[in-house]
Amino acid sequence: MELRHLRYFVAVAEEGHVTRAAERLGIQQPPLSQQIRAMEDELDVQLFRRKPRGVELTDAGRALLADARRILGDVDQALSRTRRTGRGEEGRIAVGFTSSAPFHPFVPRVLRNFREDFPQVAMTLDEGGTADLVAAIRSEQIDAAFIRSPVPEGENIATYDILEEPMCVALPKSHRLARGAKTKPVALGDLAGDSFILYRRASGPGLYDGIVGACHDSGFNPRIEQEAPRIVATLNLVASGLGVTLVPESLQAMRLEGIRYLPLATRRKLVAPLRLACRSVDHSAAARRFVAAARKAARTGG
Amino acid sequence: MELRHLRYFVAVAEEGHVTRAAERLGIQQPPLSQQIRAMEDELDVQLFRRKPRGVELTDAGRALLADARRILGDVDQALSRTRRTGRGEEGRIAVGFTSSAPFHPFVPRVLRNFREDFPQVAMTLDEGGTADLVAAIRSEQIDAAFIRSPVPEGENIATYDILEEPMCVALPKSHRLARGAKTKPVALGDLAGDSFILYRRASGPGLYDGIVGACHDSGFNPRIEQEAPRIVATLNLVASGLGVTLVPESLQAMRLEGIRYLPLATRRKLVAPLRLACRSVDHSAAARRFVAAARKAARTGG
DNA sequence: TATATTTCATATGTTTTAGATATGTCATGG
DNA sequence: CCATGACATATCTAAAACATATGAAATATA
Repeated sequence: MELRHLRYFVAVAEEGHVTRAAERLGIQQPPLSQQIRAMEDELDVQLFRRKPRGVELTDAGRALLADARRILGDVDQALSRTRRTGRGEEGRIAVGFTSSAPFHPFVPRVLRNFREDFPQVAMTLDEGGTADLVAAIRSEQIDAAFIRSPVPEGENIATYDILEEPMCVALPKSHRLARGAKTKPVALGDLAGDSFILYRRASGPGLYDGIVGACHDSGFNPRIEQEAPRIVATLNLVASGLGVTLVPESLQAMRLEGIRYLPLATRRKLVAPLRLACRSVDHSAAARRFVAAARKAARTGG
Repeated sequence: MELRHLRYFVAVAEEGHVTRAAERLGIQQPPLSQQIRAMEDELDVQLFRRKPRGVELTDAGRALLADARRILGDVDQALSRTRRTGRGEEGRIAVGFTSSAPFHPFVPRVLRNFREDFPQVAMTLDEGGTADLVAAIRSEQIDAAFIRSPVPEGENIATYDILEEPMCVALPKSHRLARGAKTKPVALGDLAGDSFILYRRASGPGLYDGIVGACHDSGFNPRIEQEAPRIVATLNLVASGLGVTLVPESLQAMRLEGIRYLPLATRRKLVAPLRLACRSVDHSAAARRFVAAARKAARTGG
């Protein structure tokens, strides 16, 4: 039994007339009669009563007609669903991001736009350190991730630069450079004597190395008092007065009691990149679409 | 797209291996590869990723797999349902009967047995006069009917004798032959002077003509006071004292206040037949089965 | 490193089968 | 009673499924 048989059967049943059904199907009458007969032989059931003026469904035929219609509809639906999944218009993607990424308006915006453009694609979100995220991408637990560190150059992972943003200084409210309503840019050298609290290097070496490198450029070796597992924790430690840190300026959206953000005055620009990582092969169409959407938004400044 | 494609696709997806799937399907590997490729071309979607060690579903393939499995299952189910409908093991029949038929235990018994033997056949029941029932059979509103009259010899209607039962006399309790606890058989001639109440001839001439003929045989012409539309109504009229009537003895099951049933003593046996009518062609398998079951029960005295 | 093995893809031939053409049969309607 | 309409049958053609033989790429093995 093939779908062709069901299609032919439905046509004959609907027309009540083999010859007309054959016309509708774009074939001749004899092969249509044959195929119907073949169905009857296979099922060992008479599907039509041959009348002098056409054909008429038997009870068994009537029983089959309803099922055949439904099945043909299901097939159409399944094929179109498959096509759309293949085109990335339907399906499921999992997106990861480091803790600092969603503070930049770019990230929520691109997620929102993607969801609007492809409502049939279910999105799940995951937060984690860069290392975890890259591992998750590799093991196909997630499809893409917004990260801030370079990826250990690699096997099967592609990264795309999305944007760069300036870093700024986060000081405890009580800090000598933050007291009052001071908003004057802080030169990195002014922090030479301060304790630094940094986002743990193992989780994401990018920011860590950038900050330490910039300090060296300014002629001092930062005293790293503490490493925190997430950037939010870093800021909490700063707020409680344990030290200072540098964060991407979008983190200013995180307004913590007891913390002041000040712009950074440096010769060499100290910037935090935002990157998108994904598998370089074996990605679903939905994932491809997401990456493409994010890159396009990045290019157009969206 | 044909079911073959879906079958092949499911096999490859389940094996993760074209060659093994081909073995399972009983064909060679190259045609299987071709058919899978044909699907991908038609859908314009990659269903499998070719790995050096086999093949692996893409997201689109995964989406299709679930649907394909379901569809193949639905097809199997539909075909088996059709087969069973064709064999009369599933479906729907409508059975009619004259008002007097269900009083004979044969009728409810055969209905009950059929329902037990073929629980998947839905039964609907209809009551009506013989003429109506025969018309309903002809117009395919019902499939078969228990009747007591001969059918106007006919086009497309077959009848089968099921059983015969003696007639008995139904008298008002106040009737001279019924007073006290008399149970003596009544000779038909004894009723020569009585008013007769008969089941309307137009609805079913069988009993009517039989009764009138028997009276003639007994040497008198019955005085027909009243005709009633249903046999139950006839008995109600008898109960209220308007006259006497003759009914199949199974009607004694209908115990009405004010009525007495007495056996009939006649030279020639006066009997009421029970017949089963159905279309001689164009009946569903379920209807055929029902008629066969009823005839068999009749033969075996069931 | 070279070779054997595994596995899917490609090329080409064969067989099956769907479909086309021509004709037959049967019932109906003028 | 013949013409018409409809499905069935017979035979042929063409398409497509399948088989066989071989190639290509990657991996495992010597």
